[in-house]
Amino acid sequence: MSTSSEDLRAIALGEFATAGYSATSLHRIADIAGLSKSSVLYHFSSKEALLEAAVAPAIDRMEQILEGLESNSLAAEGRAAFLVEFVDFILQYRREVHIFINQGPSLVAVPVIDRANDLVRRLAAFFAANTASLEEKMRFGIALGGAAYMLCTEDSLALQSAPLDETRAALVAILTGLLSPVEAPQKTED
Amino acid sequence: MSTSSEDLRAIALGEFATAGYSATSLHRIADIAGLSKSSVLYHFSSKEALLEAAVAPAIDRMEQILEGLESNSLAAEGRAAFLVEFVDFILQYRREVHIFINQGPSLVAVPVIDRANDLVRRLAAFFAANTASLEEKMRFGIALGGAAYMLCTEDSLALQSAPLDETRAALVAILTGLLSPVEAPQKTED
DNA sequence: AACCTATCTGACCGATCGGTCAGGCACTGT
DNA sequence: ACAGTGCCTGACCGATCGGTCAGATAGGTT
Repeated sequence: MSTSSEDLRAIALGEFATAGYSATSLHRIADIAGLSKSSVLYHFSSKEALLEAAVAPAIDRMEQILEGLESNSLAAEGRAAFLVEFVDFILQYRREVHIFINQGPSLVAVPVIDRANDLVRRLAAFFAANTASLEEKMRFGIALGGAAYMLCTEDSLALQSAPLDETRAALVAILTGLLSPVEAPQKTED
Repeated sequence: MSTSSEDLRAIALGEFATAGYSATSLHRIADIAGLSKSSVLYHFSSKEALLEAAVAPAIDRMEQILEGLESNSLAAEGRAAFLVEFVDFILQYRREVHIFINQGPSLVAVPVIDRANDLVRRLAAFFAANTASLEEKMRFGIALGGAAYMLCTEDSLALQSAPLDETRAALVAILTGLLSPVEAPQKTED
């Protein structure tokens, strides 16, 4: 409820995403917030709890999207709707997604990250089940990891300060091209 | 020259890529190698030196590719040749590239990583100079980050144990689709 | 024999890590 | 005035970090 907790959550989220979880000390988070390390541990009982608070909303939303995806049919329009939903998700929670994608494998044994890893695996399994092709699986991995990377590396690349709706439209177009079932593939042999 | 040095380099490369540089202790590297921490520091004067030894070959190769790209013209066939060259590079040095891409921003102040970050920026600037479109820049970022992610997360995704040449062909096809200049863009207003 | 070098090791160091604890301070209700 | 509560703090703890150092061992050279 207090502003400090929310401030700390936001600061931690940014630092965990940019510098990495294990490379970010509680002391550093406290300094940025203008508090002492003890105060951070007053609001969050441990560093793990702070990570959990930072990424939990994104995981909940992700789980919600995935359940809807798995329960519904996979008609072409359903797939397109999912894609827009997923783009909005990744835009809203870009830092959280960046944490899952880049630090998920290294943060096993952290329960909240294990949940995220399971979700990624479920999503991958879903796509793999519908496409046995190696290239399609690779397209999925590139779309997922690439979007997470690109949206959190705007500065280092040349694409800072673009209007959100333009970014959104472009991302939908790119991911559609990457993930849509290839109806007219480059190899039309038969 | 001794096998220990090369073993340590390989172990460190794997651990730095999967667990992260700051999350990997010298003790852990020594344990995997069956040596003591002191022995690791005998072969490499510091943890940073070990990181540098692990990724330097990839950086050298990357720099070589980039110089060739910047000096040559950018005709369509030149671009296609670069893409194949780049795919082979990223396949050979996938773990090193994964380190650059995912831990580059957090490992500033490490000279060898700064070199890598500069190379990524130069590559991004090169693509940005030839394409002012936001979507093209995003495509570049997704291709770069996505390939690095996908090639190092084969296990978590569903695409383990594919023949290398199949992976190579698919990656060339995907990146070609992502990076080839859109000759018939959706916005043809003028 | 003596010597040198390469490789490896345990003991040790200061710094920093995440986390605990007792208490200070301001405010509120009684 | 008093007690309770929310927020914050410095002092402190054990563990682990990267790194140093003085040797131990082995093999090769003379």
